[in-house]
Amino acid sequence: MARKTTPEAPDRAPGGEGGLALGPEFRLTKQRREVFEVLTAQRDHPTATEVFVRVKEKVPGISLATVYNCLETLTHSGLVRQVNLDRSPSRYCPNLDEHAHFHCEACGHISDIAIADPLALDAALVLPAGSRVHRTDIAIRGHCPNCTPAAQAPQN
Amino acid sequence: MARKTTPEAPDRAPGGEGGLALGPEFRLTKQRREVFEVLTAQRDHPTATEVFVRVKEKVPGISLATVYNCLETLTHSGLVRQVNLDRSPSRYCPNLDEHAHFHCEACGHISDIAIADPLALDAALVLPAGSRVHRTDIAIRGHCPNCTPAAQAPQN
DNA sequence: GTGAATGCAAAACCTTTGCAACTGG
DNA sequence: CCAGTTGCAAAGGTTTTGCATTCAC
Repeated sequence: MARKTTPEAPDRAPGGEGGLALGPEFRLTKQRREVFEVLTAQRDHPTATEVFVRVKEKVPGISLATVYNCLETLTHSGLVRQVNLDRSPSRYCPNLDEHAHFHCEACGHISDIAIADPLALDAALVLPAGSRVHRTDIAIRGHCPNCTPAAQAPQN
Repeated sequence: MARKTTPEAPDRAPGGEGGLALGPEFRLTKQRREVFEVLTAQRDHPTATEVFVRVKEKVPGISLATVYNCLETLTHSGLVRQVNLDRSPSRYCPNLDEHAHFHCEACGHISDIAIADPLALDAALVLPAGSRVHRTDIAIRGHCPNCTPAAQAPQN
């Protein structure tokens, strides 16, 4: 996950419905607004194609290329995180808090995992002396509680 | 990284040069041996194409598709780990120990990061109760010591 | 008004697949 | 011997790009 909320990221939506605060260098188009709206309305880590399908209901003329463009803009603006799990299609996540992702191998569901102790996390790694960390991505694969037979589940 | 060395993974090369212990279900072909040899000779996380180029010096007739096949076989045999960083081409790593990867944004170099304390790492995450973890992938982006000006480097 | 963003189609890119020929055990 | 593997070429799926049109500011 992002080591911290990126400093360049504008604050979140101070304004009304769907309030999207892109940087001043970015135009607020209907397409960008709807792409962002889709991501925040249902925080289920959709792929670009899934976003495309959902946005088309509001903006029928939108093209997939534009969805990719919007997602890239939002990512670079720091409003959205691109989530890459292995080589599957990228997914997008409006949760800017430092967090990991849990990918259930059984049902495919992807959920956010909070980082309880970021310092402990760094401490658990043997980073080369003198290196600087910009971002840490953590992806966990396994079975989510719904897909884990109770008998097998560890008691945690 | 892999939570642990996969149980199915055969032991590493007990025999002489290039000793490759695939499962009994896999044939030991010249191509597979050389692909594995390339990975262990220079543990620099090459892409499939880079492996292809290196193996071609020993096996001129090899095709890229075969390199992909071999890498998949080796990965499934548990002898090699596929490393995916963002959406860049997959890289391959013969280090089966539990470890993370550091990707330098300046020089592009990818290095292995040891996990000092796997338990502390799990403890730092808020995993859903009743879930089972099969694998944890950790990728760190930043500047490696060589690419970090001394003035900026934290004193760790 | 004007430069940036869109939409479309085509390309690029990494990876997988189908199939005939070959080969390791 | 013969199923598994190779090599080739072609397809696949995701993402990017070129360019004319449209639009936000």
